[in-house]
Amino acid sequence: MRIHGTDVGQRSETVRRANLSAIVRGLHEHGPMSRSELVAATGLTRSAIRGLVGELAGAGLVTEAPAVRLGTPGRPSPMVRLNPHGATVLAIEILVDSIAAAIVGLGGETLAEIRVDRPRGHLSVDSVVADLAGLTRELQASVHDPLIGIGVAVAGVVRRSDGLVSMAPNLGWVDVPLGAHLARALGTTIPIAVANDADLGVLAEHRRGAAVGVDDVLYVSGEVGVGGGAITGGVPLTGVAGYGGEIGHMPANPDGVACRCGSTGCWETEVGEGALLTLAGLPSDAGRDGVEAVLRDAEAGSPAAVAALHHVGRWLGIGLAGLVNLLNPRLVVLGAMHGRIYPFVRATIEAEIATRALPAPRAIVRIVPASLGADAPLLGAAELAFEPLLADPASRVGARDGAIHLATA
Amino acid sequence: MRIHGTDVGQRSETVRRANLSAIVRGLHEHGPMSRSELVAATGLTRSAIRGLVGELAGAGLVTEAPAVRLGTPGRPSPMVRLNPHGATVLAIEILVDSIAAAIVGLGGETLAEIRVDRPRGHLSVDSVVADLAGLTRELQASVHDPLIGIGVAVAGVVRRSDGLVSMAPNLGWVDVPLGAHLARALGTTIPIAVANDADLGVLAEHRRGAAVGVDDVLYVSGEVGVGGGAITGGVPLTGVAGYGGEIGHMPANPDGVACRCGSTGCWETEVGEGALLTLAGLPSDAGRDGVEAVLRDAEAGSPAAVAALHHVGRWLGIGLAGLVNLLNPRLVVLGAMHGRIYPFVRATIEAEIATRALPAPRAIVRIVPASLGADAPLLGAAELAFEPLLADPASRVGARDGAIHLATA
DNA sequence: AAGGTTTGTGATCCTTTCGCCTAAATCTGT
DNA sequence: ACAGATTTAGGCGAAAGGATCACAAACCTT
Repeated sequence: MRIHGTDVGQRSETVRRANLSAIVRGLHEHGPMSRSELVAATGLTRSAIRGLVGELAGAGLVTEAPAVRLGTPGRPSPMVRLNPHGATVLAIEILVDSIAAAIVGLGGETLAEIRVDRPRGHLSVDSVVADLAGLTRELQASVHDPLIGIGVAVAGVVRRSDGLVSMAPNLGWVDVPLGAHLARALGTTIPIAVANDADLGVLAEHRRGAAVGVDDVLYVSGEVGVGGGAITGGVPLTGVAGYGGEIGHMPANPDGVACRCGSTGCWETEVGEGALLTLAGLPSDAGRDGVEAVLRDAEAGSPAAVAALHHVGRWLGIGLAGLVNLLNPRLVVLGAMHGRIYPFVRATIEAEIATRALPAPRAIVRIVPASLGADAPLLGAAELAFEPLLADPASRVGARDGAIHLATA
Repeated sequence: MRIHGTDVGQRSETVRRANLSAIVRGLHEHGPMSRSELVAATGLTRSAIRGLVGELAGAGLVTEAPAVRLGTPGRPSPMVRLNPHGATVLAIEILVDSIAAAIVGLGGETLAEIRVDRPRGHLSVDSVVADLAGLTRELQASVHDPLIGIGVAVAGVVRRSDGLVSMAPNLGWVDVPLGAHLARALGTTIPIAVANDADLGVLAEHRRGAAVGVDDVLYVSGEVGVGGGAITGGVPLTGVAGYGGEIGHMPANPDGVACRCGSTGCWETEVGEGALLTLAGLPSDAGRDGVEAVLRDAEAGSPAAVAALHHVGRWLGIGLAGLVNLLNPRLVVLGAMHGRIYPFVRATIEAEIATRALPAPRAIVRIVPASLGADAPLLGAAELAFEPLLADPASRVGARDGAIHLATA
């Protein structure tokens, strides 16, 4: 029998691990801090902080700037900052119309990034993986820091344990073992974590964007499909296998149209890009430019464009009302297309929520557009890849100079 | 600046706290264990377990039975069990047609319980609170163990921080400070935690019922209204204020009928008790007896009853499909009326889920009826009240003989 | 230049668990 | 029945880690 919980069998070593984690995570999320600020933030003593920071510095994960005079009395405290070159991750994003790769340093600094637009349509897994391997080689030519993990954002339903893409309707993928494919193409044994793009988008907005400091966040991102991610109590809502957050395929309109997923009346069919474009009289694959056209037409007074926006806004409000009732978030972040159209549909959304959400959660929630733009899933992928290090920096401490590189083959 | 996380500023004392918590929580959730089993379960050494268990025994929280011979070689290990009289909680349940109170001992044993049926209808807060105080006095006459907390389950939307019942449509309550009312009526300063009945139902099913060992559970409980609760990653989904889990008021049918909450087409209006009864041709307030009548009629072949069940089953399936896509649970537990009708609507539910849920999460999820019956929220209220002790037994250790009693006034 | 304030440094102490040894209790095989 | 194997309890010293405390250093204010 195994007792089940977060803190089973703690020992003194665990304490050090946890304290190192608190320091590294604090610096990663809040940026550089002085040693005395670390003392205040963690509640540890100066002696303890000194020892822990010293250990991290010895491992190359942090650097200490000599001092900084800031006009207050007392001896100035040296600034501690994470060393972006002490540990890096490779972040990869696979969207319907573009792929991207970046190398991100500890602390969140992007050291190198490449994005390549691709034509929409069903893309073979092999060609995408090959292209990503090419991008990665380019990035690796300019950055030579130790790589500790790889994070992948993909617009599909992903099993976290092994990176199986169960379904990515907009890519035409079914049961693709993406994690294994990438490992082979990159010739590496570095851990690869694959996740849904919206799940990573909310992670990025939570760490670096519009939801910093907010522990209960719902993120809705309308691309070709409609993705969603949630953070509840500060913890990403993944579900048992990582499939969680698929709000685009919640039944919304029983009389609705067929969805790519095989069901009918999914929320995505009412609030997705295709719905907006079709209702506005444009081809459903007009893409981002089409959306911009709809917005211009609406400003110019086009009835079809206004009606299309109203339709999407109304269904957005209906769906959000239910999600607000279910998840009781502090903040709803609208990403991608939904962030773009938000100024145009704000009143419609709010009217529906005022009607359909319960008074109590409704009074708490705020709706804001995303602040990170198209890079959110990419940054989230980096955060995902950093997570093991943040949770246990001790695993790297002592493993000094463990510069791992991808095979150049 | 305060670093934000679960494990900030750990020290040796924290380790002891965590280890005591692991032991008490393990015994509370899994029942009595021998000392050697505790060693295996926690990964701690015998020496450590001896010291920790000894401390708990000294505080009266656990008892050690001399030994137990179990047919295996080796020196037998004494059984460690929680002492139900070492710490107790008062659990209270406020449903639409009944109120109940119980005193539950550490480990989960119910030491005393009273349930009183009440006529349905709008109930004054004062009368309910007065009746509960009476029940509590009765219970306290027979049990005199130290009381460490009070948990309250109420069929409404509850703010966790202070026990404000924002809305309980089926009780006719709006913005009732129930926690404060109860504290006054019981004349106590013991912490009172109030929560939604379905949120506590899933907690109980997770600890003692159909969802033991399952960390991603969705619970749907159809009473007069439709309540819901979820556990994700082992953690109850409360949302930022505790309002989370209100699945009964997710918009389901935009063309639907008016709901008690003020919206229209809420899921509750399609799958609640009222919907089933009305469709079957019975008065909507026929209650549990009415539901039984519908089931009897359906077995006898009544077309109206069969159609009513089919309708509820179909909408149950539609809603569950969306929730499965969103939350990716391992298990869906159907409580109260939904558990009762499950055998009759199982095929209908499964057909809708097969159509509307995404293949990946659908392949994982199982649907089962609840196993605790009507007492689930009451047991959950007890679990809620025990939570502080389970999280930090050290706070009681040393506070020996801190038998706190309610004022008898 | 003197005093106050804050922080770094280092030695020592306290807490908690681990490791090891011996004793005890039980089962198994002869 | 008795010896050996197995498993666990009990107790003592070791190890690890942070807390405490005293002192020195660096800065600001007057």
